[in-house]
Amino acid sequence: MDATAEDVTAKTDTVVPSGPCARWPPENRAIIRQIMDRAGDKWSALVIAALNDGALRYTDLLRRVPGISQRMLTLTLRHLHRDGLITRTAYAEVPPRVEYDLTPLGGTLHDIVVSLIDWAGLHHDEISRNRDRFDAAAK
Amino acid sequence: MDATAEDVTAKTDTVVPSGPCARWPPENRAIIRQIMDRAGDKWSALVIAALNDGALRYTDLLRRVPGISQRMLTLTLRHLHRDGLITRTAYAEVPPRVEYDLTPLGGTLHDIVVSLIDWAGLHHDEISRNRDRFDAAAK
DNA sequence: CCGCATCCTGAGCGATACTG
DNA sequence: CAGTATCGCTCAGGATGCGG
Repeated sequence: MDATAEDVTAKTDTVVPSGPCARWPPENRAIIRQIMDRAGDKWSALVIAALNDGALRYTDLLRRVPGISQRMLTLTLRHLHRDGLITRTAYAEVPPRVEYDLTPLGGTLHDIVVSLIDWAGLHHDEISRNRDRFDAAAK
Repeated sequence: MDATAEDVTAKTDTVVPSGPCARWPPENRAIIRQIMDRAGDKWSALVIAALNDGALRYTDLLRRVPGISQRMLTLTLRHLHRDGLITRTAYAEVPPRVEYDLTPLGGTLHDIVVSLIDWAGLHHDEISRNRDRFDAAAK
């Protein structure tokens, strides 16, 4: 991952006169790209959104995020933990118990992610109609 | 794509007692998933963000979204157009000219996407530190 | 109960070359 | 200028089984 990050930095060092990325210097573009990819990847948003009412255990998350596999939940949690967006607390009990919760930083992302999910829920019917109309017109 | 969508619908038809997706009936989950994937895919957010100050031509977008390839710009624009998030206007001139702009619906997503990009820009340094700390502690 | 390791498939994406 | 067509690859992500 580190090697690719450096490559990206080298490649995106082109002149960008304007646009949404022009606000930041070139060396930050790769990092912002990475964060965008992380925030927008298939599961992070839903996991963050699932933590809106307090800490949850691994198995609870597995249930509350429909369709996620064990593997992807584990990976997503580790990434979010690494970025400091969630905390991981393991209790030395039998059976073992691990709880995940949002950090303050994760909470700020949480709000944005929830608004995105709400947006999808609000407009999915309109978008479906648009798609049908587009596909019909394409024929 | 259609076949997989139906499969997903069938598979996600399980009971989800709570969580961020519980607000909507099961048959909408697949559609919301698709919209989330679209909104969070590698380029859509940046293309939408690039359209903040009015219509842009194909080549302008190619310049303003650093790193995007012709192929991915074409595909992204077509998807966004199909979903009714952007308009496509072709002028019968020589040389040809095509302009893309946000629809009102796209504008509502634009605001969310911009806040996400701003979030990434605001917190990238903090996240980088978190990653370094995490990686150091892992050793 | 929690979660890591392995294998495997295919969608996503980039590079390149070509058209109207 | 604004795309389309094709090739090739990387890697996300699902399935399964094992280990603490």
